[in-house]
Amino acid sequence: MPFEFVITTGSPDPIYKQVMDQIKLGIAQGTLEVGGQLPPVRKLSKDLRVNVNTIAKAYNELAKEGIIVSTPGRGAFVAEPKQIYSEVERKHRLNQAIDKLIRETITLNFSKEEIEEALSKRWEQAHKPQEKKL
Amino acid sequence: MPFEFVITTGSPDPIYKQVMDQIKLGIAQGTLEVGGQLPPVRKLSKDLRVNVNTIAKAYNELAKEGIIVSTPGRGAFVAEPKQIYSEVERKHRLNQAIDKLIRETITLNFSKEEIEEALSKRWEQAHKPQEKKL
Amino acid sequence: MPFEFVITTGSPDPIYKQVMDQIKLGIAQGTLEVGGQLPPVRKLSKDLRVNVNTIAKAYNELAKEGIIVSTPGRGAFVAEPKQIYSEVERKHRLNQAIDKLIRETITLNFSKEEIEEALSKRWEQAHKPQEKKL
Amino acid sequence: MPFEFVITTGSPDPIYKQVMDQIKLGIAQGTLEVGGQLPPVRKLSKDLRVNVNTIAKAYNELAKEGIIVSTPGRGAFVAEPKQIYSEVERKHRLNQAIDKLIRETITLNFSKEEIEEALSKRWEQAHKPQEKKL
DNA sequence: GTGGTCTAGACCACG
DNA sequence: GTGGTCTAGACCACC
Repeated sequence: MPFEFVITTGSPDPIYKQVMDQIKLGIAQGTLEVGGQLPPVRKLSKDLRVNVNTIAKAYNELAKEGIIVSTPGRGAFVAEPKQIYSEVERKHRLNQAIDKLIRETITLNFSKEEIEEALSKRWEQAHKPQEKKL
Repeated sequence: MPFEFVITTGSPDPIYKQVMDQIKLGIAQGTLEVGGQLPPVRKLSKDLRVNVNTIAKAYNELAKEGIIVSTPGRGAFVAEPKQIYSEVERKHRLNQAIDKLIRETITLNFSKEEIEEALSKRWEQAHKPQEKKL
Repeated sequence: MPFEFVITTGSPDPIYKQVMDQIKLGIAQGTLEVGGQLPPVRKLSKDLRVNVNTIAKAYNELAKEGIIVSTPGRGAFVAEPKQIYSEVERKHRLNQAIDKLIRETITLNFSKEEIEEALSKRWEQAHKPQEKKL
Repeated sequence: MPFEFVITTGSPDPIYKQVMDQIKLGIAQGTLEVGGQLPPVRKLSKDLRVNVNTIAKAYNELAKEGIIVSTPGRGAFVAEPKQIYSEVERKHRLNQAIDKLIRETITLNFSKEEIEEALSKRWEQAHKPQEKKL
């Protein structure tokens, strides 16, 4: 099987988004190579025990973000990385995500240094190349 | 009136959450003192031009999280800060939030340094005592 | 009724895209004002005799393109115009659309001048402000 | 071999259409002469590394549009150019295509002049006799 | 009332 | 076989 991940149902963020994020992560880690084919929607749908349309939606969104290119009849493939968002939009999105982090953790009473340290550690781990499974 | 803030229409997250966040922030910044009274739901509802139920929900959730105590007829007050999560749970939640940040921004292709810098900036901005009482 | 348009079923491009394009046009023409509310999905769904999800998809896409902002419980509204795409992406999209035009009309044997003249005429017509119906 | 072209994987439009377009273009450019023979489906299929059925479909559609004539056993040939649409139909189709261009690009906020310039450039590029035989 | 998500199942275009 | 679209109907969160 190409690559693995799990879906947490009943999570705050929707299934299709979880799928998207996992695929993005897979690409960043090199588990999914540029130009490589993604698992067919029907297969992934079965593996994750999720409706086909939900997977299709995830692929669709990823395609619109320019991260994958998917053509009917051929399959979906990891696209060449390119920047589709304007500089301000890109920074806007980063800030949005960061603000969310701050909001979510503000009541946990961590110091800025603690958060930075944790970020650093998790960052390395997320970007550490995995052994290729594809 | 104790403190002010605005609701930004056209925000991705729901109004009641914005209210919650602003109150949490107020507490973190000291604008809202421990033991101090929160504005009555009806008043806040009017000031923010938001449905009463929405404010009520926000207070309700804050009470559930132990951040405020609200007794019918008397009003809502900022609670004594107490740690409701165990040490491991606290760290776990931080890591969860950080991982989400990483997954969501991974395709924006920011360097770790850029993210740290943005985090630092947004952090200061969120925690700096507000003269303009956002 | 807020504003009107028709859906051509059995057309090469899908319904949700037709809806998107018509709304974009409405905004450009001023029929739909910035900050103004779009017809509720269920209503539009009824008016156009199209499934609710199809309309929801259109709204969803428009929201992702930053053209409208839609929040559950409140409705969908025309967003402040802003540029979310990078300069290269913006030009890329224009060129894609133009190439499609050329491809589609190449067998019709029009001269470049004829196309340019027609473009000019239709352009004026598309951007001519309509009387507001909203 | 009469003329060459490439199929770009990762394109929004289907392969068979790309083939059609390239052939139309070849005719418009004079690379393919009226009465001249098109490459046999099997050969083209091999050259482009594309399924035979896909090429067959392209030829089939072109034949339907009266652009080529293909007789089983003898091969396919570039047809005499003839105008199959009435004058009004021809203009109608042009306008349709132009309106679609306008609707699709309206939110990209290009001026009419920018679009005209881009059209001019892409037009030249499409119709300029190809030395590199795209 | 609002929009968002998910499921089920159908059909289509494409290779 | 591949992904894309549409429908029907359900449930949810939010206001």
